[in-house]
Amino acid sequence: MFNVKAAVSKFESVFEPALLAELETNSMLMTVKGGDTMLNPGQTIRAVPLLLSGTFKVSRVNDEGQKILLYYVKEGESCAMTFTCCMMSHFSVIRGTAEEDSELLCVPMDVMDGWMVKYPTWKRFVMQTILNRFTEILKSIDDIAFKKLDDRLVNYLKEKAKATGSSLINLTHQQIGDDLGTSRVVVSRLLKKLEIDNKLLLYYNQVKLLSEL
Amino acid sequence: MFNVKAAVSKFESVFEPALLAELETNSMLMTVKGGDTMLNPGQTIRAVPLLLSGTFKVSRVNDEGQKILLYYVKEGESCAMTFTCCMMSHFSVIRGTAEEDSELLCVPMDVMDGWMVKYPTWKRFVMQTILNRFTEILKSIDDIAFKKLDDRLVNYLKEKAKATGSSLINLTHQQIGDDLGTSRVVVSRLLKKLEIDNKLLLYYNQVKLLSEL
DNA sequence: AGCGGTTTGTATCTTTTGTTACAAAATATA
DNA sequence: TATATTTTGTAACAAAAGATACAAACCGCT
Repeated sequence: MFNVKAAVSKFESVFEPALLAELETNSMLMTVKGGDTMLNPGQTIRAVPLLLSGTFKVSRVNDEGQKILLYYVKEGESCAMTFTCCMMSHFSVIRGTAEEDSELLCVPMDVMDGWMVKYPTWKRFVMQTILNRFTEILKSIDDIAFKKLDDRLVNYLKEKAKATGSSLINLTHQQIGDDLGTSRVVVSRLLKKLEIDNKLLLYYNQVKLLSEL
Repeated sequence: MFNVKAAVSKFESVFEPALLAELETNSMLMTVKGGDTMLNPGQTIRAVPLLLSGTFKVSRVNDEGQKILLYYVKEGESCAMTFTCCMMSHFSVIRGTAEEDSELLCVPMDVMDGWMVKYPTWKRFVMQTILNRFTEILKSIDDIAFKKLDDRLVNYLKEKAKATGSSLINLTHQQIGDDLGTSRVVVSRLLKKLEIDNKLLLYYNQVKLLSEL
């Protein structure tokens, strides 16, 4: 549990002192429970979040309600799309959901706009965030366009394991299918094949990754 | 054919006077022939292009050499990825090819960085460009992940027709396949089906879109 | 232990896309 | 005009993924 001062100090190595001071007076601490959706497509954005702890999942939801995982936002990071939407007062084009209980520092957009001009470290942070996301989204496109589902599934599981720091993953096949943009049956089928190949073990609500994976 | 003065005047309604003046003294006029590739993945970027005439095609090329069309850059626009890479002195993650003969105004990165701070209209332009590309890339993801190839092909053809202003499209099936990330045979098959359905006509090197499409 | 809801396993069938191979048509070039 | 090259058409087959349906296993709860 953070207070604002402690929260701001997390960014000591990234932001210049004057900016840290402004951050302390202008930002708002927030806690979110795992599973809560903070942001939906179409919603307008009034503040930008800096993630202090936990993980956020950013996914694309199209007009037909189909969804696919884009990327995770981790501790010390922020969301590139929120930045850009916020700065252009544009509604959101993505969904942001807390994966685990998370804490975030929210910076109102009107303050933030001036920071781009006043603080080089803020500008750098914003541009780096955007660059990172562009890079990750392009990697997603590579995968979706050219990789087969079994590969994507393996990548997904590995990514998940790295994110949670555990080889035991708590997800139903349905949830995995949602993230990959496919059906539960397909996921079950592929997971079973991986189990037969000794790459993992399947339990109720859980997947245990083995070293062979 | 532009001189720098005339070129800069194209942006009169977008940029403030002082910025237009700087643009005039600091930018470089360039012409590129249709088909020429200006930028490849891995290459470092020293200048940002503002497109004066023509069209650029931006595509993703992954490590295995597979490629897929991301978006077009049109007159008066610029490339979001180039902005961000440039500002963070990061190598390119995309390929940029001139679709037709094009003219561009190149702004060296060292000048450009200061403009973010000095000129609100530049900052706005940059953020708007980034937002537009994010939006388009997400649309691409929707398509690639959830649409079937025949739909994607139709969209592609329509887009192409709109870009060139003509319903007669000069492309081989192979080229179309490259842009969509699939094989020539598949494209031929789908095109033939569309022809049978009276949606278009097929010629050597050409596709004529009909109103039914 | 029994019940109801959720999750998983699996079979079957269909559709979509990819692959290979070869011939025919169109064009370019000598 | 003759020949080479490029482009297109198509068949036949394989692989991948989606859809439907139903049973079995698991869990939480009483």
